[in-house]
Amino acid sequence: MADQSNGRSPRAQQIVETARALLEEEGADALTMRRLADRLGIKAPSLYKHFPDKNAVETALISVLFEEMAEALEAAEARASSDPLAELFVAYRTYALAHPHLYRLSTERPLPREALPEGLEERTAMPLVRACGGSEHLSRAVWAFAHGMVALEIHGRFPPDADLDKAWRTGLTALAA
Amino acid sequence: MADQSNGRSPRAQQIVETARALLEEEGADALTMRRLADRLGIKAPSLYKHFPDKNAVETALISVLFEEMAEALEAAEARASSDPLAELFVAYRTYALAHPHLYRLSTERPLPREALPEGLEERTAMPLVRACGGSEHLSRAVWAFAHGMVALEIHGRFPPDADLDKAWRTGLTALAA
DNA sequence: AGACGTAGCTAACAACGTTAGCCGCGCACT
DNA sequence: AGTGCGCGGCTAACGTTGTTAGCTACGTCT
Repeated sequence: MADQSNGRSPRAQQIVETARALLEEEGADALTMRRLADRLGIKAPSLYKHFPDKNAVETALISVLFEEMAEALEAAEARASSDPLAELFVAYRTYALAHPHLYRLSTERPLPREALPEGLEERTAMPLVRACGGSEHLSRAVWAFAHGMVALEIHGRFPPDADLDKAWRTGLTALAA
Repeated sequence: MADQSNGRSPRAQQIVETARALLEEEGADALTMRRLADRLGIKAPSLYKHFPDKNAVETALISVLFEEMAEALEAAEARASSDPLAELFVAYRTYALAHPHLYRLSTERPLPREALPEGLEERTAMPLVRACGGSEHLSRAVWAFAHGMVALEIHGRFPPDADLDKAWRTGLTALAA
C-alpha cells in the first residue's frame, strides 16, 4: 500500500478521493467541478484553491489508477504461478473492468507524463516487461493486446455473445513465446 | 466506393462532410454545433432541422469511418500477398493514424449499433476474420492487438523512442498461427 | 389563391469551466 | 496582547456548450 498523497494537502487528497467516487459511481459526465464541490459541501470556485484546474484533478486520478494498477500487477507477479503472463492478464483485466470509468479517463487522452510521480509509469510497466523476459518489443505487443481487449470490452464492441475468455486465452498462448 | 448517403438528404450529407473536415482539421474539441454551423454559413439551431442532436452527427461520422475502414481492409485483402494478415495490419494502422480524431471518435464510446447501417459492422470485421481462417477467437485477439497498438500510439503512450514497427511485427508473427 | 412542409432565423435556458474579488478565522510574530 | 497575513471559504459573473421554442420566408402542390 503505497502513499498516494504525493505531496498534496489533506484537503486536496480528500478532493481526489471524492472525485474518484463521483467518477466511478456516476461516470465521466458526472465528474463536474460543481458536482464535485457539492459532494464536498463547498462551492465550485473553492476547488481552485487546491487545484489549478479540472485537468489537474483528473491527472491526480490517473496517478491513482497507475498506482493501483502497479500494485495489482505486482501482486499477480508475486503469486508466481506456472504461467506468469496469464496471471498478469487476469489481474489487468480484472482491475480495468472493476474501474471502467477510471480506466477510460486514464487511457483516452495523451498521457500527462510530467505531472505524474517520477517512475510510476515505468513501475507499472515493469511486471509485464519481466514476464516477457525483458523483451521490449514483445512486452509492447502484449501490452497492446491487453489494452485492446479491455478497451473493446469496456465499450461493448465485441458481439454480445462473444466468448471473451477464449479470446484472451488465444492471445495469451500466441504471445507467450 | 460505396454510397455513404445512407438515406440522408443532400444537405445532411453536406453537414456530415463538413463535420468530418472540422473534426479532422481541428480535433474533437472544435467539433461544436456552432463551429460546424459557421462553416456551413448557417446558425447552430438550424442544424437541428437535419439531425436530432449532436450525437446523431457523430454517429454519422462513425459510419463514415466504418465504411472507409472496410474499404481499406478489403483493398488490402485483395492485394493477396504471401502474408495477408501483415497486409491488413498495415492497412489498419495506416488508416487509423491518418485519421486519428475520427478513429478516436469511433472508438472511445459504446458503439451505437442500432444507428449504424445494417451489416456495416460485420463487413468491416470480415477481412480480419477471413485472414484468421475463420477462427472467431483468434480474430478477436488479433483485432484487440491492432486496436491496442493504434490506440496507444495515437495517445502517445509508448516511449517516444520506441520502435513500433518491431512491436507490430512481433505481434504479427506471434498471432499468425 | 391558399395551404403546407422545408429550412433558415433570433432569443433564450441550463450547465459547464473558470476568474475576480470579498471575507472571516486562526496562526505566527513582535 | 495586538497585529498581520494567508488559507480556504464565498458570491457574482463571463464566455462557451448543447438544445428548445417560436417566428418567418420560400417553394410546391391542390
